[in-house]
Amino acid sequence: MTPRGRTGPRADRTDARGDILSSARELFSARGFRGTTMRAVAEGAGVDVALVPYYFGNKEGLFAATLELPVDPRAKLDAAFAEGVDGAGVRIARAVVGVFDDETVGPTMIGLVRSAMTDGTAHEAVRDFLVNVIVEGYAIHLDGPDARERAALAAAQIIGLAVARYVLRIEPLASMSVDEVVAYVGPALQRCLDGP
Amino acid sequence: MTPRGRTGPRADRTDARGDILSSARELFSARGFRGTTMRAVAEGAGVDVALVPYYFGNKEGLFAATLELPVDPRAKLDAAFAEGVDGAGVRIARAVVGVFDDETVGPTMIGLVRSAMTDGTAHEAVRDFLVNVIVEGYAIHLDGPDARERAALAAAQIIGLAVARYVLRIEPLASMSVDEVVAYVGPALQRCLDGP
DNA sequence: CGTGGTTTTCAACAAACGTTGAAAGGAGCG
DNA sequence: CGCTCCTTTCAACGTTTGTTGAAAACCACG
Repeated sequence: MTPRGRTGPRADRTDARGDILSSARELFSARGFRGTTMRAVAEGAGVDVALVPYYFGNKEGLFAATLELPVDPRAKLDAAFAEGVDGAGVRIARAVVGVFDDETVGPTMIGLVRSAMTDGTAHEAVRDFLVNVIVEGYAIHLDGPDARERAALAAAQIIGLAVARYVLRIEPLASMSVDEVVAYVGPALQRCLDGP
Repeated sequence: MTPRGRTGPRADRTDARGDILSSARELFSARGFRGTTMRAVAEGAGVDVALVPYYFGNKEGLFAATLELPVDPRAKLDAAFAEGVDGAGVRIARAVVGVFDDETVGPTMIGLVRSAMTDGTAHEAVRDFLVNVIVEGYAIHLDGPDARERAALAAAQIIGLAVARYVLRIEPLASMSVDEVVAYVGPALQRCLDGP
């Protein structure tokens, strides 16, 4: 019948699945769930559109595969509190900035934050994650009757930092060095943890 | 030819344009720009789809009309600083929470925050607005060589509060009363403004 | 009563979307 | 070689999207 183009395995690329995942991470991070099309993901990976549902089932499966966290936030949080509450603010700030500034896992984290605002399904998932993991992770290391409230306040401050510096890129916050950001955010965070 | 339904002006609704705008505000706030369809907006307003581009040109025009701020944030900011820097944190916190908790202008503000995360025209517009109006508005009331840095930090804290309480609805922050939120956020904000 | 302007609906458009089925190329094994 | 399995592409599908053009109803003015 009509002649086909070259199908079958190709020698110039060994990991099509990984390439699709990378392209999807980048696009979901930049345009959110609904703003990202499977065709754009495929084009970014240099493959045909049909290969995307072949590997990931459907668009939601691709999104879920993208959102698998490349770091364990709970472990980082416990490590920051391991040396005591004093100075935990600075250590948490450094851990957060380190993760978001990292060029391999950073885009995924930014995409997670961004998609938490726009998408419906990711909305609940990210909220539950933040409430059960982060806020609780803060609260168990704090004392006082309002530990949860102060933990939520600290979480809000982290969220504000992530949104302002990495999503909205508000100056001069976006152009500061890692050390500068830690120097500003760390003490502010510490005061949230300590309370009045 | 084929019989038409009832066209022309209708007696049961006097302000179709305003109804479309309300429906659009609600949907843009809940689902973002790309997640909102003109058909859903029209259905929410009880109008035919074609009436939306008739009044607003296209989808972007509708979005722009939606984003026209119902409050003047610069005036509120100056008012909070009018009685001096001392206690400005609490007054700013009360003003922000008051606006976002208001049932008429609150959804618009939430929609603005949410749409600031999605890429496109709204992204740049909201970022420029935050940088030029809010951060500058903070900075001119502060002293010291790092006034802009501290202002950006305060802005990040406001953003974190808005995202955590109103978009992600993180507990226990989302269920707190206005006074409780002000009592927690106000002092934290004040420490950002004062510096070390 | 006619005439023009504004508002509203219907119907249809081209484009883009996610998804599917079938075909074809390569690798491994008998 | 023949058979089978995995990978990749093509082509098409049924929807949904934003947008447009024409027709119909109401209103105001002559």
